[in-house]
Amino acid sequence: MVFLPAIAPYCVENVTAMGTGLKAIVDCNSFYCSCERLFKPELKTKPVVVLSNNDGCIVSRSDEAKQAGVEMAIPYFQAKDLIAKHDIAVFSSNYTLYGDLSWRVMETLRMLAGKDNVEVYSVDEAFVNLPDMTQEAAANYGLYIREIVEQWTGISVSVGIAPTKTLAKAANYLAKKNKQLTRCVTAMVTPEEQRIALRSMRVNNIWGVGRSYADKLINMGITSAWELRNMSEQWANKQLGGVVGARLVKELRGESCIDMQEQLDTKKMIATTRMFGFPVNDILSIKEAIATYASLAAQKLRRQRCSARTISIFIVPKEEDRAVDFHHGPIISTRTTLPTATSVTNELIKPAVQLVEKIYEEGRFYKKAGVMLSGLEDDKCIQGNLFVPESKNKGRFLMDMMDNINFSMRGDILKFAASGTKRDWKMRQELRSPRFTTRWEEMFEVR
DNA sequence: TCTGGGGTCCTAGGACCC
DNA sequence: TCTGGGGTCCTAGGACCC
Repeated sequence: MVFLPAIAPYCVENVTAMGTGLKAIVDCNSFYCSCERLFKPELKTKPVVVLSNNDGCIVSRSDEAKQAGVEMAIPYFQAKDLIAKHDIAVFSSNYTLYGDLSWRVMETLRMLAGKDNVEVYSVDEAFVNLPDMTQEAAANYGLYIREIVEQWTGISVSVGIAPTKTLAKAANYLAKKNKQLTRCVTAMVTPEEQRIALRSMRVNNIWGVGRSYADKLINMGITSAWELRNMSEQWANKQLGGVVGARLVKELRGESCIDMQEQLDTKKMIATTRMFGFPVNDILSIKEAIATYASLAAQKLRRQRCSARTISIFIVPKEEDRAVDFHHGPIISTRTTLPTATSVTNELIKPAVQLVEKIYEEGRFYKKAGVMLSGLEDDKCIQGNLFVPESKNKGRFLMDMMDNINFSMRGDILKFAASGTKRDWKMRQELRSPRFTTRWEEMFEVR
């Protein structure tokens, strides 16, 4: 039994984001792998990887898998030899499980820091507002967060603490890079600490510097984070995409420009896109897929109590030419704007399926399709259209019923016929672990 | 043979208006 | 015959993130 230190001193009511105070980023270590291990303790010290949808790529690796030489985001089939050689445990992704554990981690952080001081940044990361403190106090607090989260949820995290989000991410990067030394926690509170840290960090590891900017910077002779920090704002504005670049440089200097976000749960765009399990060339399958994705997107839409005015669909042809870069093949898309915004599934399926006719080409094979909803409006204030009778949300009642049944069954028990019943095109997911925490029949058993 | 999915923000350029 | 300047809105596309 570990004694929990008092939380109160850190539970600050109103930490202003006015450049005062500190920011922590709390990041779960190899999150998906950690989730899988939680229910398979025998894997605790063994290499583990988790695959993306369709069992396509490797998206999470345990430290042991990294050491074995498995690279991030490479196709599964390319890693198969290495996986066999090192006896690596492989899982298909199980988003239901990860979502639930993510929620537990975030709740823990909210309890520690106060709910208004936590910004959930992704499924495995959150920013936390902290008051000003010394280098030493910050480092200690980081260790404290780490200990409590692990104790309460079983998930191990890394923590970076600094005056700005970008510096906090840098601190976190360094914490993860040398776990033995840092115990997964790094604070960069003073300018001196920041100087030492940024000098040791390559420019491509900075948050906000992706492939293309990294190449550009290195070509210009800017290789360390510290060198980038010392460039002028005007220069950054010109070279790194306008205001984004200027902001980046300021953040590296400790001037906070990226504010904490209020919980942004209403999305501006909702997408459902999938690779097919196998290349598909008949229009019927594509229509079924589009109808299915439209239903899923509509469901997400209703969950955030919004309606959509614009619906776009796209299909991606399977490239015959192997020279074409996999990620840069052509995407064929089209869109339509509805007379009024809606969240009723059949009102979205119909136009979506019609759009397929516009872009489908006979005889061609396709590998992926998707539906995107945009022009989202809050259900409370749908903009009317003079020439269309108000739908009075008649469909909405049916939708609520469907959502309720599907939710209580945890799946898509009820669906529209347009989605198809056989679904030959569905993605593969052969190695999924049980949904331990959300399905009674898949619960973890202890004998 | 087999290469994920879902987002955000920003900019440039065109259409249109007065 | 002459053909400005300033603004808004929309869209496409690039860059980034996890």
